[in-house]
Amino acid sequence: MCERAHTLATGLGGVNSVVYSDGVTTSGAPRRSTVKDIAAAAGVSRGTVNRVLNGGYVSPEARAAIQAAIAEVGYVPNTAARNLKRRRSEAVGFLALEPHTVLLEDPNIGAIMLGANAVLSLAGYQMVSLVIDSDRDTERVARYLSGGFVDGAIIVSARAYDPITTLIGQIGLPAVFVGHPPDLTNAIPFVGIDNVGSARAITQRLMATDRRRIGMIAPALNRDSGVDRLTGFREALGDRFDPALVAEVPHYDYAGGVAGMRTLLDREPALDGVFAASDAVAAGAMQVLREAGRDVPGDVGVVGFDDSSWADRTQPPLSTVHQPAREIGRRAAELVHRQILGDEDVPGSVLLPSPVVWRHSA
Amino acid sequence: MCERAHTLATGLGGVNSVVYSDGVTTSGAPRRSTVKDIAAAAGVSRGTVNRVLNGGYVSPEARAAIQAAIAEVGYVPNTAARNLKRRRSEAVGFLALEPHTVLLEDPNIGAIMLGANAVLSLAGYQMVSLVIDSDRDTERVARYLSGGFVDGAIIVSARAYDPITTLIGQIGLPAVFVGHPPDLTNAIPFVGIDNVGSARAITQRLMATDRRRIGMIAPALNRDSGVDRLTGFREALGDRFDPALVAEVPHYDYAGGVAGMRTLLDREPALDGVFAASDAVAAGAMQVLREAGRDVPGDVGVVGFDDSSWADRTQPPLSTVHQPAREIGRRAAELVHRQILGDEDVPGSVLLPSPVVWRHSA
DNA sequence: TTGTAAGCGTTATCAT
DNA sequence: ATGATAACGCTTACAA
Repeated sequence: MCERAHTLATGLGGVNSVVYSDGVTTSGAPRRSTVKDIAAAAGVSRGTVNRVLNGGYVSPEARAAIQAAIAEVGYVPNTAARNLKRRRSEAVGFLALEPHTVLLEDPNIGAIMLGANAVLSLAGYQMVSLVIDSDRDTERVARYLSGGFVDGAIIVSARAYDPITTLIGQIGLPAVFVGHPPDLTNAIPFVGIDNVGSARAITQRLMATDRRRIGMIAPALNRDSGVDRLTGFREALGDRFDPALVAEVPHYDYAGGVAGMRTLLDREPALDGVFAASDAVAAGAMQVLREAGRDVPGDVGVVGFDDSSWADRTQPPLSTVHQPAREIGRRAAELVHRQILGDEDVPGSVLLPSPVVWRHSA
Repeated sequence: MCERAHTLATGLGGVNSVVYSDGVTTSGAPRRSTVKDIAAAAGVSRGTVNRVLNGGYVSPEARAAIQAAIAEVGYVPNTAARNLKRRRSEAVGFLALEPHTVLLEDPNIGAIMLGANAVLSLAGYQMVSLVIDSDRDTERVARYLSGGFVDGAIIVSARAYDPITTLIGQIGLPAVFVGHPPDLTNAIPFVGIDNVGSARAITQRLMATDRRRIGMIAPALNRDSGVDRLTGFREALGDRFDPALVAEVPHYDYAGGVAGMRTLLDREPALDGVFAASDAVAAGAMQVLREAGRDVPGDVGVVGFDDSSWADRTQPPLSTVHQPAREIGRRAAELVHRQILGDEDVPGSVLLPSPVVWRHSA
């Protein structure tokens, strides 16, 4: 039995054919053994078992017997009971409050996650990431966070007045915001970069290449990062700033770049420079420019933001602002960890350097 | 106080300057209120409180008083206690056993996640994704899974003999594998596609465009999907199969495509067709071809696998095999859910259709 | 309809 | 060095 079922399907049949192989019987899991069981098996009390589990004085003989028993039955502690007693879970939640598309195509989020996980892991914490993709999710995640499943949380792309954001404040869960601090200044620290300064810097650099008509594709104006990047752009342009040359788009994604670039080209065919507020957006913009027969950087210079893996893969490679995503994740993790440990004075914010990296798209 | 600290940094300073703003004092969280508290506040017993929480007969007056009390103090149940009693967590774990790069740049994983989350969410389950990025992680996640934090697990890209894979089997946790079933056929179902058939089909299609020398970039030969795709390729080519024209690379990633394409071009400059076993790989390969001055599809036809967002964004758009990632996620979630519910005969495997989609790269 | 009490599996505080 | 025993906060019979 149990032939590999997938040799049966062709993969070509466009129809909705679904192949089921033979059933699998879910064997009712045998009851897990408890400290009590181990104690009985080793002929000692639960207290002693606990002492070998969590440190304490215990005689060599007893210890040996207990360890044997543990190995024998493959004992693994029940964390619900343990958490209940210890009043902590040794887990930290990670949530990215981003729309689908961004979540799927923004490599930065993954990098932040990996960075955060690295330091939490070292500290013995389990990082669990929760996706929020509907109101139902929001509610459930809120319960999850306040229910004691985690000792702290890292929240990426929080917006002010977001239900989760406010909840965290209310229940006093150790937390840190990444990237986009909410407008309301509350007791929750954040780590990020200087979006205004970086946007200003890269726009200035673009201006220095002698562009006459510079536009911006401005996504996510409902987030601090979005408005900050726009602010920096405006500051750099000064008198030359023309509101008609900023195309607002909803998200930091490829589709936003495509839409924004079309708008811009429409409004100002003589455009010769574009600041796209993320690399994914820039990639979309470059695609439109290519289709419109515009050469980059010959006819129009394009700069992005993030220095994510997109930047290396556009043609030509993108000039952009480097965002130290991995490090941001690490810092965020450190900050929650310190709060969990009860550190009284963790910094209210950490800003990391985000230098301009100049490649060939402008 | 609390000026926005980030107006201070320039974002340009290449040095390791880090700006800390004023500290934040972690307010010791006030004790959470319990069912007992609510009962006291409402002047009823805990049993009654529980009845309004979890359904049951309760008089209108009592109910009103209790609900008022709950709202008053913002009661939220302690899940550790609840799990301990109920012996379930209403959460399921999601793990992707992939290397960094793949995790970060493979949009399919995100899509699977979203699909799975959608159905789990509807069923009232919290999906938590766990990243495994080191041996330390493996061990901790193993404890997490066996400790009762989750009622089930979805495992993407499992390999046979992987510690997690075997653990899951041992502890009898309801689980399902996605994409790449382990070689050992055990009691854990999987959902995926027919890799052999699909690889064969797209290779045949490529052959039909009159290519003479067709090579393959073959990543992840330590996974079923990797060897299956290679098998399909070989089957399609039949007598014309030339082992010198398959370039093995470690991972399903862009870098793999770059490396593999270089190898292939090196070994056979007259190459005029390439099957890259994932879209990310194909994107890397096309980049190398472009740099080598080869036109796609003029000089060499390229096909990929996955139909991820990469496929739309290569230049020209990629001919590839459509993988219904979202649906795969949904099915996987259904399968764990059914197991958790105690369904005795869930299918041992589910294979979804994966049609070839023909665009312009071949 | 409501209250009481036992118990989930740990950990921690006592005596011993 | 070890053994009882009392919580942790919730659910759930069962009794009232």
